[in-house]
Amino acid sequence: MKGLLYDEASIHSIVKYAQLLENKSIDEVNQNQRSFAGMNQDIPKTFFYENKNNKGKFGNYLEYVYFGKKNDNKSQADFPLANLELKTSPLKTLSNYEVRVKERLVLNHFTFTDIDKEIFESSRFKKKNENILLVFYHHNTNTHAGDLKIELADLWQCFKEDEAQLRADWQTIVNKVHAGKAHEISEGDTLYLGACTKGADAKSSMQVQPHSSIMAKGRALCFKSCYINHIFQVLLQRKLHGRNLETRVLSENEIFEEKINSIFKPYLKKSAPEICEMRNEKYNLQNKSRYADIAKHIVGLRKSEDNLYEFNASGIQLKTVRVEPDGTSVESLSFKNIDFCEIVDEEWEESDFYSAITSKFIFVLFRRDSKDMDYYLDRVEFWQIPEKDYQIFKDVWEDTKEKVLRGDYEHFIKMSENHVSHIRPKGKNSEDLMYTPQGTFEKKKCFWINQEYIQKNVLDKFYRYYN
DNA sequence: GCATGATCATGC
DNA sequence: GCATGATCATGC
Repeated sequence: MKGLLYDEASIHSIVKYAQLLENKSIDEVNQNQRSFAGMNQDIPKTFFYENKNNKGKFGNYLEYVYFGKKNDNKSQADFPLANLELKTSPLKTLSNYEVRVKERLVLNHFTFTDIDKEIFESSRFKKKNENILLVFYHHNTNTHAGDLKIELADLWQCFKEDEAQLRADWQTIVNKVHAGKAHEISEGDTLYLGACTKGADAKSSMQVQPHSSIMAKGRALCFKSCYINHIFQVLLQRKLHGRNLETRVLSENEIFEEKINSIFKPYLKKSAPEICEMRNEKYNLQNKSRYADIAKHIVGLRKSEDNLYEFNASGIQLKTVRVEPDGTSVESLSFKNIDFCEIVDEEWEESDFYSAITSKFIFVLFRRDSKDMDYYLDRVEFWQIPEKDYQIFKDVWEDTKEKVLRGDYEHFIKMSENHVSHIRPKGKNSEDLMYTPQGTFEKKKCFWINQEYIQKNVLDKFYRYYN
């Protein structure tokens, strides 16, 4: 057998070989290789039968045809001699031509019994994912795997970049198992690393857990969609600009929550106008997002939220709420506008709204003690939506998608229809329109979380203990 | 009084 | 010009 076209024991060599694929397809590059030494020539027919449901199609083809590997058991690294793991990640292009990672990156499955006994430093997760060769390709269900265009191939050493947060996330997941709460694990518990459910049928994937008799959904560790998308953006920036364009909030070993709390500390109990005076910023009563702007500026989000590493990597949602003297709030919580053309092609778990509700929230609570006083910065609280409520958000999203597909823009779910989420306009004015798949224009709208839901799940915890 | 629809400043 | 993160206004 002739030698491979790369050195199996060298990360550098394997990555270089993978990078020949950039801006090309696998078949294009293979045709141009003068020698095809050591590669698998006898490509199994299954690679050529297009199967829309075969998510691993591209990955298998890449491994077998381009790297010349058998698709054998997955317990060891894909390139064991180099301790390198190969992962493929599909991209999608949004209607504004922005390229984004399509979905979360699933890493290893785990059982609660096994992970219960692990410690982070020697965990399977840590060992297996130290060096990941990421191959980002443009997803297209109707195209043969060998013809899909590769955008970027590069090495991601997640523990060199983000060890502290990944350790904290891993520990959060494992702590729930220790506490006999594996059935309460939620993707929103963590920032970068997530524990996602796997298997189309939740019932068949139910598992035992070591510290409780309650069965829990089987889980796999994953890079949450915001994190894998962020990795793609960072690698792309480094390739195009040779450096990072984002600023990190955290220095080594700092914990996100603690850091955020300490950033806000000097402003606690100060009124909004006082904070603006302290910071030498203007306080404009006409500005409807004046409290949000204060919070944004304090954490350093000056531009359009794209300048801070940890915020992009986690998709964390910074939200301000005004709390009245009786501990209630008035308004619901809005999210990004719905792109009507986008939503009809999306799956729930790949949507912006899913990403938002499975990310953590930082609630910056401004309170006033009487109706004629200014609001002051009272508390900063981290929170996430419990997984038991995901279903209703999904129902609202699916209902909206279905109505957009039908061209019905008049009967989206209203606040009175459930206790959790609704659709409402959000534009400059009623003439502010958005293009639709039907080729018409409709008023801009977005998903909202009901005031009542925020009241019960967030505010009542801090302001209405006795109710 | 509350649900729903309308609208505002800001920062790119 | 447009997206964002909200708050305001009104009508039942």
